[in-house]
Amino acid sequence: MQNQAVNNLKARSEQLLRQHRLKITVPRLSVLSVVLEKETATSQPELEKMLGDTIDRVTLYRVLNIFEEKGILHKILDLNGTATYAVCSEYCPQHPHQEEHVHFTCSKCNSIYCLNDVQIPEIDIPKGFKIETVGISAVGICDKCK
Amino acid sequence: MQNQAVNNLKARSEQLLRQHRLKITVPRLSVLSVVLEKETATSQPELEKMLGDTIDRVTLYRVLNIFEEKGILHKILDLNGTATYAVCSEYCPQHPHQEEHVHFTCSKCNSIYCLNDVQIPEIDIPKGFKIETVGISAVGICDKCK
DNA sequence: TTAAGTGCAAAATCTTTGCAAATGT
DNA sequence: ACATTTGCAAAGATTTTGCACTTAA
Repeated sequence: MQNQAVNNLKARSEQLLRQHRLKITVPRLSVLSVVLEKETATSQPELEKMLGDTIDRVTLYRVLNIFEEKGILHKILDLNGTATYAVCSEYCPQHPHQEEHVHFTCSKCNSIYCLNDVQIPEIDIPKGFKIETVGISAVGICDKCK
Repeated sequence: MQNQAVNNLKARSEQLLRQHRLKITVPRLSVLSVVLEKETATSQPELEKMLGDTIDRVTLYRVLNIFEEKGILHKILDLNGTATYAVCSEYCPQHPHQEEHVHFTCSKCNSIYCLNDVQIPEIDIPKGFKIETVGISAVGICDKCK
């Protein structure tokens, strides 16, 4: 039921914070509660709207930054360059951590999905270039919009 | 010789503007002259530095926007989300035009290369998703930095 | 001549910084 | 008790808007 779900969310959030040796604070828990319960990545403006007055805008910046540094969330830039955030899959190394998976952006609803299961193909790069990481961003229509 | 090169650049710029039914103006030519002669994408701040006082910052915004709309330049976000611009390959459709090629960002010098010759592989996307375009962004060390 | 483009001033946003007060451990 | 984290105020940066002047065609 509802209450159980909320508890799980809170427990999971606290666990994440503890795992990364961060203090458990109200703003951090609020951010995690939003990001954890969504299937798609959450943009910073969206977070601001959802959390409203309960959290200062500056604090949000700081919380997101530290979550990214610690490898709790990863930042994805949407088509407009707006930062969006999604939970890192397990064992995401600390910053800098490129997300080695495909991002799918729906051109209708703008949602960004992290497709962890899609295989990233090999890319042949010319001559002198040496690849460290590859990011793939697909744009199209998502499940829900069609 | 130098002069010939500059003339070619100017001729090419004017041709581009004419092709897209844009008036040939000083600011537009300056922007094109910078972007056309570079092998890598040029960031907006870089353009500001290079063009300095010769062009108003607001004009630069407007020139870049219209170039993007018309399909003369395409916008690539670098690792920090800063807009960078590169010439579109021939017959780039008008906006919105995803760049169907691989971008390579050098993590040392931050240069962005458009690798027009690299084949974009097929990606299998789950169930309900329908792909329109795929963008690939490789990060590593470029030719010149190693 | 006149529609399009530019420059300037100013507003609106977005992001960062410094510091005192509050909070978690 | 003490180091961290937060909120607020304020600075800095980026982006947009409005409008009168200039320019290309």
